[in-house]
Amino acid sequence: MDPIQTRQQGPAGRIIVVCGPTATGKTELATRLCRIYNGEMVGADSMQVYKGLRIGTAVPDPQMLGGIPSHLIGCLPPEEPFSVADYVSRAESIIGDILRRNAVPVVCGGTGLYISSLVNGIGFTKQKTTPDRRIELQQTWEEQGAAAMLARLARLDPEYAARLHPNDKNRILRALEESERDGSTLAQRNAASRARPPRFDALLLGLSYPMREDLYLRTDARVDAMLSAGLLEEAEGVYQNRQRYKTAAQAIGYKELFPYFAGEQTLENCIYALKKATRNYAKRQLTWFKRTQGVHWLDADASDLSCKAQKLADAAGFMPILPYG
RNA sequence: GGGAGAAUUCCCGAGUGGCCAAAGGGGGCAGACUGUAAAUCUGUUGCGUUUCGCUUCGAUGGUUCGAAUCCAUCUUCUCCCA
Repeated sequence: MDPIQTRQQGPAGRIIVVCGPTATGKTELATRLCRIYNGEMVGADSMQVYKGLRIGTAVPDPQMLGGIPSHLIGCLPPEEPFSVADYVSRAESIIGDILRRNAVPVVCGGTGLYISSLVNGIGFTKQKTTPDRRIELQQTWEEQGAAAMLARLARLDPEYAARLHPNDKNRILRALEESERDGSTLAQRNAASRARPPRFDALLLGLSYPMREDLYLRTDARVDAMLSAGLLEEAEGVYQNRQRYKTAAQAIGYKELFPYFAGEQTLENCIYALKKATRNYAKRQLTWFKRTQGVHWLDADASDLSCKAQKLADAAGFMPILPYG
């Protein structure tokens, strides 16, 4: 049995988590906290894990890190598929190592699902689903339609099916995969996960701008900065390999530019779409983190941001190795 | 200067007498989320005391039981001829 699944005891250690929507300066704050508390960065970003997507996913450059060890950033070839379950298992072992070194894991990223799953210790089944099975189900979906598939799921996992919208293809297919394989339903599994205590004792710091407008100004500006840093070139590489880069080619910053490379759309329109996608994404992140329990929200624009963060960390019992941030 | 046409809700855009607070799309806002999550999906988008009432379709006036839809005048814009 998976040790994570059978875990009954309380938190395995204390960590700091810096979360929030994109373009709020999470990396910078996390870096400072690492310096102050002898921390090591642990990425919590579904796209930054990939090598070679530096500009578009805003990977911190080595200069910014200044020697701070960082994990789960740029560590996978872009053709490799990746998922929450992969993330959680890797992150757990990395965090274990950091704690054993008596350093502080500073988890930093914008992928809410990854962060919640890590902190709460969501139990994932050991085996991955096979791509073949998914393709089969996709085909059945095409033939029989959404309503039929949802009805099929309702027979196996009525509780979960009741919560899904007929258009929610991905979730319906996933749930079918799961419940048809071993009989244990997703609804049961989710309930069991929720009942367990959190995996880590996490200080959650959430960064955002009080004014939505400011957030969007930042995301727009960031896109412009990425473009002048050479995003187009990087994106073209992704475009050329889009068939192989299954997960990576979904990243915002690349796929919006594909129509331009394909000669179907002007660059200007694609940039507009990219900015919009970034804004929408930031909003989705905000929705996720807003309902995450226990987040201490900080104004990303505040001049005393790191002081406030440090106060919270001190109060949470983290020991500074430096007198000032 | 002459002629033709157009003005619709945040934007584009349908609507040619009652079934219109007004299709559709975009954008906005809100939400969901347990192995693709930077993904995927949903709801909402004139105001209100919300199975009903009020105010909207460039402006003003008119016709009509009834007008975004018809008429007159005005304003603005586009196009064509000079």
